[in-house]
Amino acid sequence: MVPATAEKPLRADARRNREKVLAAARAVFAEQGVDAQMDDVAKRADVGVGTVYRHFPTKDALLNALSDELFAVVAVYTRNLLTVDDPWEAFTRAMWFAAEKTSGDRAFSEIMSASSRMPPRTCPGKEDLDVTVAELMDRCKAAGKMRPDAMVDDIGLMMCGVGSASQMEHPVPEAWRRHLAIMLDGLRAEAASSHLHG
Amino acid sequence: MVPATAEKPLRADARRNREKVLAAARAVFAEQGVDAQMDDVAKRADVGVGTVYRHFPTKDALLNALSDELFAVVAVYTRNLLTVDDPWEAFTRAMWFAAEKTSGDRAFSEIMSASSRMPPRTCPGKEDLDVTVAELMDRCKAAGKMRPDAMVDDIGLMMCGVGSASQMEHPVPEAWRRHLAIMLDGLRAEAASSHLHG
Amino acid sequence: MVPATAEKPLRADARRNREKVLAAARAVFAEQGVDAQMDDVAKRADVGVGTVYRHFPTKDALLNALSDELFAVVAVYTRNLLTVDDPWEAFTRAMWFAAEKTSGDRAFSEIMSASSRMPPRTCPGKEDLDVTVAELMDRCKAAGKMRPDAMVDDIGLMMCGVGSASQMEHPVPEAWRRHLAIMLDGLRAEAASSHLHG
Amino acid sequence: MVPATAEKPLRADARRNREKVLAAARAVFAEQGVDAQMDDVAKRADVGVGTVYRHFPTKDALLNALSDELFAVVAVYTRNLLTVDDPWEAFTRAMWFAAEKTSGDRAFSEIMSASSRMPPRTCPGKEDLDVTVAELMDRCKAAGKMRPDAMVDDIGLMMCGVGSASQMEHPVPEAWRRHLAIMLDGLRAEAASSHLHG
DNA sequence: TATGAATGAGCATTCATTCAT
DNA sequence: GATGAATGAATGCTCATTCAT
Repeated sequence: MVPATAEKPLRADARRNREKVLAAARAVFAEQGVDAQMDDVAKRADVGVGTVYRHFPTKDALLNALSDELFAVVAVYTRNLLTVDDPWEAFTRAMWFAAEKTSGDRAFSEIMSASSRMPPRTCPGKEDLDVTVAELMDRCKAAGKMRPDAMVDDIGLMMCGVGSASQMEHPVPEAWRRHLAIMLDGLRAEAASSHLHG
Repeated sequence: MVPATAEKPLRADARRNREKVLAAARAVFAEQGVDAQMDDVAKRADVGVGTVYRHFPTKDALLNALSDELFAVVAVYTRNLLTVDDPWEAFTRAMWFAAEKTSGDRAFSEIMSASSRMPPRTCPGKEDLDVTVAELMDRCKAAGKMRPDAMVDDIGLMMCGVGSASQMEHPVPEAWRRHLAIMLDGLRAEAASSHLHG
Repeated sequence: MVPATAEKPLRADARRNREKVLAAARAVFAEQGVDAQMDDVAKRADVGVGTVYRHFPTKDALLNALSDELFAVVAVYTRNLLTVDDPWEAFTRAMWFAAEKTSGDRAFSEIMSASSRMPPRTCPGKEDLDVTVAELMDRCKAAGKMRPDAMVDDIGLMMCGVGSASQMEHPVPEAWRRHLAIMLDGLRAEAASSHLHG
Repeated sequence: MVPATAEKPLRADARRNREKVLAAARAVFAEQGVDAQMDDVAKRADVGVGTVYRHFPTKDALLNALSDELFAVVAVYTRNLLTVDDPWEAFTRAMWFAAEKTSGDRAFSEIMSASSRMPPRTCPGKEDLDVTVAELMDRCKAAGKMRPDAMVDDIGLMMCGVGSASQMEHPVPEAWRRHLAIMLDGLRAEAASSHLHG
């Protein structure tokens, strides 16, 4: 009996192809941004374009799968941080992990920035991540480590910003680390010089 | 006495059209990003495409003119802030002004993010701005208001990040203000929890 | 009393402009062929495009004026050759003159080749030239110097061919001279190895 | 045994389409010259433009393919003439064949005339043809049938001239035959009235 | 009348998506 | 299912011609 998931299980080779396509897409879109071509994804995956389209009906679907996957990975990692005692350490480790995954991925921040122009899309990883991050933030606030006016949604902004900025030229390599460090310092309870807008 | 610039003055109507094109381009690219079409710019400016191309030989040239202009505006505003006594106030007012101009401009952060993939382009406004911002930062540091490890280039990152993030959905309107406020707090001398990377 | 030509006499400066435009067009089209741009003609003539269009309502009209002029020059030169005693010498001198004018003029043979696709156009110079050349050829034939089956129209072909071929690469500079020499030899009475087709 | 060419063999339908495109391009460019549009080629071939571009990446590439093909056809035909005993007959049959292929092809002579303005392009057919024609010419000269000062390159000039001139109006249909006949007569040993220039 | 800015149809080329093999 | 050839709407840019200054 097959597992009762909605999706029918793929044949072994089909699943393999799906993974090859995803991996290729990850690489290609990370390098070239959302304007990369489907043909290039196919070439990188060493399959025909038709195969790409068999697994992902449109380019948007593929892009979405990619960001879903990224959210899922970060969500899992972050969920595990719930076991870390020090709330601030747990929170920052989540941020560094997310930023590490995001920086250098040209497509990801492009997609995030475009989110306000897209029909809103549910993505389990994102939802899960938001819940977990909210929990981590609450713990930080409770411990007096984080400014109480910070919101989960602010984190999305920050990560989007880091991703986008990581594409810029900067004399220091991996300068996104500086960017993130500054923002994390700005989130500390002691840092709050006034109440956040809105 | 008029400044002896190299460019010959445009005919009155030509200058008017040039302004119309610039304004239209500003609006169209801000709304739709760099992928907006030249035809749309022309339509918005209520001129033929040919007119757009007469003033700006390529789409890139138009985009460059737009960002040059933005830099110039910010540079002028910022330069005037050198007369403000309180260095931190001067610096933050510059940042709020820049972010105000940048947020909501889809194309601008797209261009900035792409800067590492473009042939580097001199832009007087940017250079001037960098000099002025460096000066403002030095004053802040000298007054013990800003973390000493902050660099001018970090500001570019931050502004790019704000611009890009300002496109995201957020329950609070103009949430970029929250984003910026957090970053400015992170730049304060007291905020520095460790030395910045690199 | 003004001469009773159809055209109203141009004001002195207008005539001067017309000449400037013609000279510029001659140079530009000779160099770049019929695809050269009207703007380039205007720039070379140091007038605005509008002025070019005032004198020649369309690009085709300008091109036609150019070829008319060429025909006229050649026609005049050729007509003067009617006084030369030796018919073959008269004929060949006409050919060399025409080829000299034609070779190196990219546009001219392009126009000639296109003649079958254009509405036929009367051109006094061409008609005059044809008459004179026919006369020169008849004399040659009467003197037994030219093959009797040669026709005036063949000469047009030959000149067009020379002009076109003169644009090709060839190890010998001005190789069109070789081309023409061969053709002239082929026109001699002794050369005819069989009767020409048609 | 199939020849081991570098290109992987095309799928049957792709090859068929490639041929359709080439045939259509041949017709369209022959009729309308190099300024004919890619869309018209596609329409004539009854395929989408994309298909034309799949097989030929640019218009120039298509044009080149066309002239390469023409050279190849003529080269093969000419090479076979090496077995003909009478050298003059062999040579003239080659010329008539080449002119037959060339005349009426508007694009071909346009391309040839433009050759001095193009980056020189190797074309196996052309090189092969030149070698064979040189051989045929040498035999003619050795047999005292051709003027010794004729060069292979002169033949290119002549063919270009024939092609170009064949587009002109002329009372006799296929008047290029007259043009060619005259030139061939001019190449005969007996015709040489003086040494060719250069 | 001269100027050159404005116009916009026209054209080469690209790329997401479809579909015959 | 996989393949990659075919499709054609979309897009940046050109240039003959017009017309406001």
